[in-house]
Amino acid sequence: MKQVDTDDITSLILEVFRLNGALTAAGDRLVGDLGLSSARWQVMGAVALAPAPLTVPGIARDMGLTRQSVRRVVRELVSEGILALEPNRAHRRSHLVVLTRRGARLYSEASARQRPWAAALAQDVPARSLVLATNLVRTLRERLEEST
Amino acid sequence: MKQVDTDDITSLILEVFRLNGALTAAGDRLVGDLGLSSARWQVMGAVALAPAPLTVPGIARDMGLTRQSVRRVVRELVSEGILALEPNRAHRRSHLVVLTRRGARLYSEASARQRPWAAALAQDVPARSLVLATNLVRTLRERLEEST
DNA sequence: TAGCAAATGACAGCATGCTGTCAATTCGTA
DNA sequence: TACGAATTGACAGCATGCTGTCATTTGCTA
Repeated sequence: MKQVDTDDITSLILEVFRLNGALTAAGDRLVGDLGLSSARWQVMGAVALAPAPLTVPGIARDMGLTRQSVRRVVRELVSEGILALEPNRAHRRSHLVVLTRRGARLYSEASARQRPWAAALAQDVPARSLVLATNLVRTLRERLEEST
Repeated sequence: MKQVDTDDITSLILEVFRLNGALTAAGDRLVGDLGLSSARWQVMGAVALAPAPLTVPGIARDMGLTRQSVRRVVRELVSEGILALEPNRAHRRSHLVVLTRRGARLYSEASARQRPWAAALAQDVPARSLVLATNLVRTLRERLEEST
């Protein structure tokens, strides 16, 4: 029987809202004792995984956030010695963001915790299902960003 | 070719973060001129679609948020004449939240806008794909909430 | 029925993300 | 090369969601 109140796309939207909240909370719990959070961890991930050092607006573009949101997190992490700013030959004011040695250690530890956590979360879910869902979510997100 | 940096479940997680942001922004744009927002609209939806009137903690449970987050939005909407609080026979302090006539009108207008918007967003996506993705997202969310 | 645990409202404070504004810098193009 | 548009950092303020705390009310159970 079909739902009367919400159609298929609306159901997906509401579930995405709830999963987002649950993921953020779980991430906060997973790395909270390291002095990290979901938001900090994600910024560090963008820095750690980029093929070349990024600027603050570059991180924001990578994450789909505004440069101002990223800016505040980056400044906090810099003030705590987790990230550092390096001169940028391509731009006098916009520095490159890199992990300090301490930041790299913390990110390693977070990654080590994330691997078994993610494996447990996805247990018994076929990889193909994950990929299909990811592609659908990406398609919807791209459509929304186009219409901006 | 497989990604080297992130596995399938991590890719899905990152896309869910981005879709969440894009959906919230799109919702804000869609109903902003009505004096609404994604958050306000969702609370009104929980109230409008509930089979029986809900309390603030009831709305929070329905949405997967804390009662304190919902409480502030509800108080704002009450102060603006969009929601109203009614006596609750089952609990002296915890009132029932209902839409005012004005709130119902606004919710109608928001729904009228949402229908074509949602249809366009899901255009050419098979209903079956939406349902499969929704079920997967729900499964992941439930696993995360269990482990709390 | 008495008492204790859970639920609830209220208040306070914090984290995360957004917008708007302004000056400095960079970049494309005429 | 010079000018105008786009990018960027900085500052300010707001919306949304969270946690912690405390008193009140409910509800379960011994």
